[in-house]
Amino acid sequence: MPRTKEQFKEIRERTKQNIIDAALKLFAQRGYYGTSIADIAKEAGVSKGLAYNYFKSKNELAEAIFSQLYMFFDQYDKLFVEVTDPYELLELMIKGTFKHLRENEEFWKLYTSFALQWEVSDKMKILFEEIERKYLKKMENVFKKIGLKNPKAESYFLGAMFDGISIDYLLDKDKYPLKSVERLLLKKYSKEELLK
Amino acid sequence: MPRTKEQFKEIRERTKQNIIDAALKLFAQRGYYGTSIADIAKEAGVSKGLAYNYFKSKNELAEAIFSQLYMFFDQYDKLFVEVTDPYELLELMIKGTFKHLRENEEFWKLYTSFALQWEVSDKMKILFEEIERKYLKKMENVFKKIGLKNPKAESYFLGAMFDGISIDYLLDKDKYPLKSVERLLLKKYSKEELLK
Amino acid sequence: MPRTKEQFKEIRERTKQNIIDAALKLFAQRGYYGTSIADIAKEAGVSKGLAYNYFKSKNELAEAIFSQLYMFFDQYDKLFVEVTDPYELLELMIKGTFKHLRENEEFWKLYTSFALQWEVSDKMKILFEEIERKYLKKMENVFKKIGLKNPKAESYFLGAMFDGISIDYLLDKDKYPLKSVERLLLKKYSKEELLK
Amino acid sequence: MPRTKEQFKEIRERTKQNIIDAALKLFAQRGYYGTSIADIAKEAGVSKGLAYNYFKSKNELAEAIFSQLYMFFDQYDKLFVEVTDPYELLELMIKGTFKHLRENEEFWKLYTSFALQWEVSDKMKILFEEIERKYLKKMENVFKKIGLKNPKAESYFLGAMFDGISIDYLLDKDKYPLKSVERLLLKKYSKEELLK
DNA sequence: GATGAATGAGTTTTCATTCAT
DNA sequence: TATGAATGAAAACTCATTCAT
Repeated sequence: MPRTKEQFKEIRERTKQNIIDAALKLFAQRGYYGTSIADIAKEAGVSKGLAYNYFKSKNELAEAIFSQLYMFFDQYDKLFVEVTDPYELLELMIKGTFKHLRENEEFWKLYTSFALQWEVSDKMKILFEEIERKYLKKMENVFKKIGLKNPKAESYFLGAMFDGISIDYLLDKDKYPLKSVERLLLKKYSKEELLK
Repeated sequence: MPRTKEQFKEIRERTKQNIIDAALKLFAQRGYYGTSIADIAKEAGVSKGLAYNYFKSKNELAEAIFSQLYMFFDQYDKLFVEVTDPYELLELMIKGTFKHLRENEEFWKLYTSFALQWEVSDKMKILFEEIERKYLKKMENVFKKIGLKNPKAESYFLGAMFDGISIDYLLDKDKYPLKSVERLLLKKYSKEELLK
Repeated sequence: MPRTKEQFKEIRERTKQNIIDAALKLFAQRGYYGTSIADIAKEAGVSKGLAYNYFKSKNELAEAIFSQLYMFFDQYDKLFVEVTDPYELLELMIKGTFKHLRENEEFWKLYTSFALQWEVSDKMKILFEEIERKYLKKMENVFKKIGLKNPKAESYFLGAMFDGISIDYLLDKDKYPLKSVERLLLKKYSKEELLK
Repeated sequence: MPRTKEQFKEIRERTKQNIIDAALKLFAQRGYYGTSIADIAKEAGVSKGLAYNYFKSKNELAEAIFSQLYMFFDQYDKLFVEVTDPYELLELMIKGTFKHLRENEEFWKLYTSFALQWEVSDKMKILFEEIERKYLKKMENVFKKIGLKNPKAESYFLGAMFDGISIDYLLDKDKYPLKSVERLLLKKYSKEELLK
């Protein structure tokens, strides 16, 4: 009995995701340039040829991964829609970011590494800037609502905070006092503190 | 008649620095992997062979550059050695960092890119961690003097701040409101604010 | 439809042997250092890249060849097992060695050249010593059986004989009186002579 | 006071020998291809440029060394010119060869290695063959005098003996029973044995 | 769709040799 | 004469990508 179209499609999807997962893992571990297509294919349990069947080039594979990383941020959008209290929103964002950072180290390692390796792909750079811009804008609105003096600078400020903490943490996970930094951040962005 | 030892030494030093400068520029522009020794040699106006006369490998060249970057921090250190007032010290550090960031974009771009490309060299990773540790310690002492509740977390916090701002700025220099972020940071770490 | 595992294996083996043969020929002709991977690839009718697909380095290729040469000696083992009469054994060994020398000049040229170029590979040196040791031991036993005074020295003696003759012959094949040297050797190691 | 011509000449000779000695040592240790001109110059305590002042190329330097090795055989020759008794001559030659082998390992190592690395220089090959021929001739005469059946084959035989023993000894000096092999050889070529 | 052999352009690296001083 | 910086050509090696099956 031949497989139905659906089945074929599903197999394709699974294999593709397989390759992406393998690539994500290895890129995060050894960096983009330190990982060969052969490595990825082996890790994914497919042939090199098949990998090229799904992705036109190594670069395109990286972009596909980045797009997936990119999609992660969509969940934040919901937050911004559903939560109206700016203080609560801030708290949720901070907690959410730290939680995700802790639970998806590989994701973040790759994300920051891609963001910094601007020479890999212009497309990524653009996506990255888009994310930044979008969230900076939203946070700016939050700070405006709260009534801070310089909401734009404040948003860049909090963004830098997140980026800096992620990077520092990922560079030396064992020694980083992530918990107490999180607590401090929550305190600094708590209602009481902000209203002082 | 051969040149004197001094003359040879001078030639060596000039040429070496020449190559380092070329490499720094190109690495910052195109990344470590995106830059070949041939590119560097051409930029420096020397032959490929000569580059290898000075650096045993591409990797060692990168490490030499990183060591120079590293040395900057040592000198930076000394600037503040006589300042005892913690508030003043904080102000100087913040201003100094922003000033340097603005004036040495290439330097910072490379520094962060190396720091993130941990697969290039273990040696760099170690140096990088050393720098971080030193600065964190110094900042922790400042915050202790000031009497903040959690000086350690505060130091990691400010460190992340610096790292995050640098990165975000370097990723999109034209749009980044560096000046107003600097002002905000100075305000947040001013005596009045800290004593609240 | 992809080839079967068997097909791939066969292709691999054929190509590998192809490369080994080309390398053996060129190494014997021009020496290890006088032969480049490009030369070998061209001789084998494959690309440089493919050579590296089969052998991690030029050195490893040389070792693979040496291992194959090394296997040649296994045939002698049979001789030692099957032939019990020591005089007959000696005769067979001498005849066998001369025959092989005549018929596989390339093999021996390479073998001796590798044995002497100890700087190429420690692994080869070890293999070479292993061969020597093994046969010296076996010959020692033969001479013991015959009842010679100093079987150990006699075995080193005959070994040196073989090595010396091979080398001298290979250095100047046209002029070397290989046939009459063989006859003389056979006579010296004949029953009558040994029993005198 | 300027140096006299004689002095200059002497300095030149000394420096040249210096370089030759350094090269001989390193070639013997690491092989011809494993030794760079830079290595040799450093070992000799001169500059690379100066080495080229004395030898037009690396190859020519090797040939100069080989010529010196070659000259040794000439002098060796003269030692026996007055000995007319063939049995005594044989004994002296054997003893002399073993003595020299023991006392000048480096010399022999290089000599055999050069002899085998025929790709380095045709000139060396010619010299080498000349040496061989001469010795073979001399030994042939000795065996003729003694009245052996096949003096030519006997001479090639003893020549192979010497070559084989040297090589085997040099490949594994520590384990080689050089002394007892020498004794055996002396016995085999003693008057009593030869007259049997 | 699937495989992995094969390619080739590009990269790092080496080193004998030259040359300005 | 003497130096060692500088060259350049050739070598080893890598790997993304293609292709026959």
